[in-house]
Amino acid sequence: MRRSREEAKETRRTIVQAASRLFRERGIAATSVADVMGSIGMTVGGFYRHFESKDALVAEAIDLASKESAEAHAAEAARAKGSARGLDLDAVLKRYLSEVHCRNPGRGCPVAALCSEIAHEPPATRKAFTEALRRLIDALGSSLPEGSKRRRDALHAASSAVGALVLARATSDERLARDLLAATHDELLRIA
Amino acid sequence: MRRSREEAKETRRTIVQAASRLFRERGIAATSVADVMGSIGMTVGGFYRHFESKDALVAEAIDLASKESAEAHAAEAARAKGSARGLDLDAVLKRYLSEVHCRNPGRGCPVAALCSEIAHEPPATRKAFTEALRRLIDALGSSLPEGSKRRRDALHAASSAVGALVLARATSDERLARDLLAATHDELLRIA
DNA sequence: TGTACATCAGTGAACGCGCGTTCACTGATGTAC
DNA sequence: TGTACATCAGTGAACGCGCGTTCACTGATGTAC
Repeated sequence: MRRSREEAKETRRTIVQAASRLFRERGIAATSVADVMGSIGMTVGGFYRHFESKDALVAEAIDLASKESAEAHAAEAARAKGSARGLDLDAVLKRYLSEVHCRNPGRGCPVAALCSEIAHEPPATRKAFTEALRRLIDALGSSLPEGSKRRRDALHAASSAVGALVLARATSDERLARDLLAATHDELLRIA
Repeated sequence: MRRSREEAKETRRTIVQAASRLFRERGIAATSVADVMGSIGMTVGGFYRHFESKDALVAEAIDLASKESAEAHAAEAARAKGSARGLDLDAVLKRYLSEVHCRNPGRGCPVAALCSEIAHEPPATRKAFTEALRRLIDALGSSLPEGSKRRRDALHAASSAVGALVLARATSDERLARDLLAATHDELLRIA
């Protein structure tokens, strides 16, 4: 039964949102198109009215996750505008390297959730990922002191933060996971 | 046709070696048992004479890759024993964050190659990964100055190095890849 | 040391299963007059 | 504004395919006497 154009657009949005969560939670390869459609109470067939392929959905899902993260960060920064130098690094790192973020990849940073899987994806997906990475670097950079070292520090901070989060999620030793997050938080603060 | 016990053990070793390379190159999910067996000129059926399941192979493959990396690092350290403070961090980082390592995941660090995929693997695989991560942290730690900060620095160095390498491999922007590796190299040296 | 037989490493086809994608179909929506 | 028809969002079954695993089979190896 046909739906109105508006309803269809809403369906499309819902698919991307669900995919964005599931890909981050379970990985791209481990999430099927049927999983995504099933999670929003629909059947697989309808999927191809909205997307050319699973790959196309993956790229859009990464894009949405990244933009949502960037917007949340921007909102946080706007709220902290009153203070001396905008949103301080401590607050940003506390959130990024938190146990909550570590335990909820589905609502967290797509760069950390998908990083090692991305190397095996087609170019369009890698491009969307690269844009997401750029946004993460910019977000971290905006909390660092201005100067010639700023970009270098931002690149390193992104590497550290992503690395710590990914390794904390991967390890089966909870103590080691906590230590990785804490050590990286402390060390990055010390640098800035 | 039956082979001698010695030949069989050799076959087993060859399977683990091939798997260890392929899993790091293409990822675990994207590498089939048939791929592994085919790469050493054998058929799938024989696989189950040696391993209970693909998962069992994955754990052993990670273990082998990690131990080979640790041995290579130990050999390098032994060679540099004459110098002031053993193998210096600069040499270790230059190799880990090199373009060669970045371009050849199949012969490189299993922690960096598999990190975000590991979160979705069964406990035995995650345990093997955790041991590999510990070896990496120890290797980096042994090139850091002694003192109360040593463990914290080693944890952070591991996060940074793995993060930089993984992101450099994931991004489709070669310039950004180089910058991530260089920034992390410089910053980690500055700390120590 | 030689012989008869059990073992088992490796082959190659088959198993059931879930994947991404396609397709005939349904019926509400959108359009043309 | 009302009617007739084309469109197309979503359904659910089917497609071919590759996956991990199993199995009957082969024939060289290992063992027992």
